[in-house]
Amino acid sequence: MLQVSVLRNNTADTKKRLAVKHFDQPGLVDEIIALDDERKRLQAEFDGTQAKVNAASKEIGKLMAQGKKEEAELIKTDVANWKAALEPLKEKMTVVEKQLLDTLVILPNLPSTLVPEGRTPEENVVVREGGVKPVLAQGSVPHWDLIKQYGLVDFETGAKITGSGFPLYKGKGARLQRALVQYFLDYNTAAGYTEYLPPFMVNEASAFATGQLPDKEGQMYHATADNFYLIPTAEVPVTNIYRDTILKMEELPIKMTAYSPCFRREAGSFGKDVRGLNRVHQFEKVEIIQITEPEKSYEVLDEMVLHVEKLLQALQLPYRILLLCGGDMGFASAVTYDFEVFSAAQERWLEVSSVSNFENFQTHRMKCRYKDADGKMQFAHSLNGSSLALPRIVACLLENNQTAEGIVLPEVLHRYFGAGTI
RNA sequence: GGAGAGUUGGCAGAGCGGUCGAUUGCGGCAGUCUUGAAAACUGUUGACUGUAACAGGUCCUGGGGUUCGAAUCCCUAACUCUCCGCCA
Repeated sequence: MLQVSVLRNNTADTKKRLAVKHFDQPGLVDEIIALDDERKRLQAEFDGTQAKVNAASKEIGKLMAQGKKEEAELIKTDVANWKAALEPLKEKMTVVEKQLLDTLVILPNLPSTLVPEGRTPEENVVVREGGVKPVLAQGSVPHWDLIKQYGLVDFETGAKITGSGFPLYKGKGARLQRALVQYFLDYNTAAGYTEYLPPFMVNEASAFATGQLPDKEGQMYHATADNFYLIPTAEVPVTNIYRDTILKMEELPIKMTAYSPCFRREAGSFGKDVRGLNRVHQFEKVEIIQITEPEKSYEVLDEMVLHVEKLLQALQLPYRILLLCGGDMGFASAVTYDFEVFSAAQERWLEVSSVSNFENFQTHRMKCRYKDADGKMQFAHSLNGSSLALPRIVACLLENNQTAEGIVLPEVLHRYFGAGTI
C-alpha cells in the first residue's frame, strides 16, 4: 500500500510511474488526496468537540468531589449536546476512512526506476543467460512421457482423488521431490537463512498484508467455513511473521526460508501450457524472504538474484534471467527478476523463480517497522524469491538429462536422492 | 468437545469508575565517575494522528454496551495457559 504522503508530495511523479505499470486510473491519485483532506477536516472537527467533552467530564469529577452536585448536573446537559454532535461526525469519518482505504488499496506498488517500459512478456529484458542447452538424442521425449515411462507421477489418480492439476507423485518421483526440497533448504540455510515450516492456511489479515487480498481473491482456494485461505506461496505466512512488529536495527536483515506446498486456482489456460508439470494447482516450492533497511534493499535484491542463479548452476540447467517490464510485473512489486530454465524437449523457457523487491509496499500494509540510526520509525523493506519451484525444475531435469541408460541427475542431488540416475 | 484462569508500553509486571497514557523493574539512550570499559549513581525513554510550532485527539487483545467520565463494570469474539475427554 502506498503512503498518502508520497502521493501528496510527488503527485506528478507518482502518476508517471503508475503509467509504467500501465495502471489506467491515474485520477485515483487526486481522489485519494481529496479524500484525505476531507478526512483531516472531519477529524479536526471531531477532536475539537471531543476535547470539550473530556474537559467537562473532568470538571464534573471535581465538582462532585466538592459536593457541588447541581453545578455538575448543569454541565452534563452541555456534554449531552456535544456528544449528540459527535455521532454524525463519527459516521461521516467512518465512511470517508473506508473510502480512502478502499481506494488506496487499488493502487499497485510504484515500479522502481530500473523497470523497463513495456506491456507484454515479450518486452521483458533478458539480463543474462547461463548454462548450456543440451543437444538431445533422436527419440527424446517431453517430460510427460518420461513421467509415464518411469512411473514418477500419476496425474490420472491425482485427478480421481481431487481433480485435474493435483499430481500424485510416486516412488522415485516422490523421492525426487523430497530430495530437491531438502537440497534447496540446506543450500539456503547455509547462506544464513533461517528455516521455517509455516501454516499452509492463512487468515484474511495475512492475505491482505502481503497483497493477495483484495487483488487476487479468486486465485486462492478459500476455506469458507473458517474463512482461511490456502497459501499460494510460503511468502504469505512467512512474511506475516513480522506483521505488526517493531524491529531493532541490529535485527536486520532478517533472512528466512521455508518449504511449502502452494495452491493456485489459476483458471484459464489450456493446451500445452498446462501439459504435464508445466502448470498445476498444487506444487512444492522453497521460498526465500528478507526484511531489510530501505537503504540496503537493492543490494540485497542483487544478492538474492545471485543466490538463485548459483542454485540453477549447481543443478546444471540452462537458464536466463529476465528483468520484467512494467506491464508484466506483479501488483505489489517494485522490481522483479524472473528466472527461466530451458526445457529441451519442449523447446521452451519455463519460469521457475521470481525474485522481487517490494520496498515498503507490503511492510506498510503489515505495519512492520524498525527504528533507524536516528531513532526514527521507518517502514522496513521486504523481498522474496523462489529457490525454487519444483515442478518445472523436475520437468527440465527429466527432459534435459534423458539418456538411453536413464535420467542422469546432477551431482549435487545424488546424496539427497540416494542414487545418480533414475 | 467440557471446565477454569488469563491477555496492560521492547520485555517482565502493578493498577480503588474521575489529576492513569498508565506505579515499578529490566532493557534502551544520555550524563557523572574512569586512561578505556564494567559496576555504581543521575537523568531520560510508547505508538498513531494532528499542527508552521504549540494545542488537541486516539490507542491498556478486537468488537459492542453501561456512565457526565472505563485499563478498571457488563456482553461478545479471538488468542494463550491449566485440568478432563478424544486422538496421529
